[in-house]
Amino acid sequence: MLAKGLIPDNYTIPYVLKACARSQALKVGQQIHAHSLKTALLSNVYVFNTLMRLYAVCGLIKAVHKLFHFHQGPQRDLVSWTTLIQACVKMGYPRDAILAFFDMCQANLRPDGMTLVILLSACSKLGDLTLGTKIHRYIYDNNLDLNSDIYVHNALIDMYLKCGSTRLASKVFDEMPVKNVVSWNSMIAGLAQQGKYKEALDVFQSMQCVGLNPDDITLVSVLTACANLGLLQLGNWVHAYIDKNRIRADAFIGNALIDMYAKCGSIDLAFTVFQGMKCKDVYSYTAMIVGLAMHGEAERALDIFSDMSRMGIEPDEVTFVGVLSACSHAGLVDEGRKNFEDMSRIYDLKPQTEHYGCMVDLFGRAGLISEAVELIKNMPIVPDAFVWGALLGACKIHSKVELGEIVMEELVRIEPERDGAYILMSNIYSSADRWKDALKLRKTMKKRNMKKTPGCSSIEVDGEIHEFRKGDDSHPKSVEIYKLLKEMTSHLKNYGYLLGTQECILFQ
DNA sequence: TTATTGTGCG
Repeated sequence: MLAKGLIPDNYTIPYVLKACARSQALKVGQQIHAHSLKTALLSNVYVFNTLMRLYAVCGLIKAVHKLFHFHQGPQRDLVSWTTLIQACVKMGYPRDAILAFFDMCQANLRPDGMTLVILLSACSKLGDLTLGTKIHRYIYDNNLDLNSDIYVHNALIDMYLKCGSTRLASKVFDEMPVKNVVSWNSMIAGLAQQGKYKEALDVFQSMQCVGLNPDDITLVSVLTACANLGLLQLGNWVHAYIDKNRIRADAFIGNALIDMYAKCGSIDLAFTVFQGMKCKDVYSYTAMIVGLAMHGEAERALDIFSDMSRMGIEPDEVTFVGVLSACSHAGLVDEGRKNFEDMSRIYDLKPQTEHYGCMVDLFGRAGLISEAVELIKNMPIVPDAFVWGALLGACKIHSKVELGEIVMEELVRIEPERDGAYILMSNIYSSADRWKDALKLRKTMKKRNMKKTPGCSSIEVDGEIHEFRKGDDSHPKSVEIYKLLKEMTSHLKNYGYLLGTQECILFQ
């Protein structure tokens, strides 16, 4: 059209810009922008909005702001504002999105369903329950049109769960007149992200009871729940379901499968999925590295890490948690030290407390206590409970009573309500034969009304989850189970296995 | 012309 010397008009341009946004053809958009400056095109609000949208999808947040605030454009309408707010959220500036919304109200415009959905997603990202609740009230007071109802309700469910209120999310969910797959997904994903895996699976079961089929997004969350509960059978079922029903098996599904198999003990199946994936991303590599590290296969984990850089995939902070914990468990001190240094030197990633925790753990296990202490002293960020906890663990292994006492005080100061530091310290006293001190500490705990969190484990047999706690006799077969445990213990003792203070939990 | 849900962490 341009080659024929024809000038596109107000009606043509938005379509072209929309196509540009779909294919991220920024160059064409910029040409149109330049052309519009010479003509009066940008005074058309459609042209203005679609151009803003193009910049937004191309990630040019500054260009969006510039166009919106400084261009002598048309009267900006609700869509212009909504596009601006959406751009802020998508680029990771939810606070700016909320501020833009206040500006919009100042300009006497009222939000519609779409604006509210985007605002609620900004609240989700901020974890701001107060603001989210205010928006909910606004929706309630203004009786929004029913067409956007399901979207708004779904966004409310997501907001409440991400802001930590399962109760309010469930209330919205239960009272919704019509639910779609996104409503169910929002519930299941939100619960799983809160670590409420069992509840997430209960919702998944209800979803199937009402006859709604799960999609790929549902199954990613279900796999996360399986991974963290160790439900290999359900995980296997999901994998078969994906194959049988031709569920879109993208990177999300592949990554969730790797994690599920690894956490459920099938590291070989995790590796098979990993190898079969055409498009591996940073999540795929990280899940595989973390999985191998958990299984004590540090060398293989480090091999995968090398493959990763060979394939040109940039590791991130989480990848390094996996790499460093692999080194730590395998006692690869030099390898760990090197990777810790490479993190900032090569990859420009600032070590976080997690990484310092791994390094303290690495030095501590290897008996390099003074190096661990030096590292903490020179930390540019404030050490948290994980870092101190790793050092206290090292004190336990190497019977460092005096240092342990100092570290325990730090831990109690940071998290006074938790019992872990007391328990670990009392075990340090016990293993140093200082029973009186151990007893004194237990008494302090009692005085402060702290109870020891009972040791807990669970297994899945024929799809049913069996939970066990220390001293628990609620299981129908508990008499037989304890009898078997006793037999196993005596067999182990015959092989020279001695129970440490930490390991008695199940057998007391 | 604008919208909601998903993967890896000691």
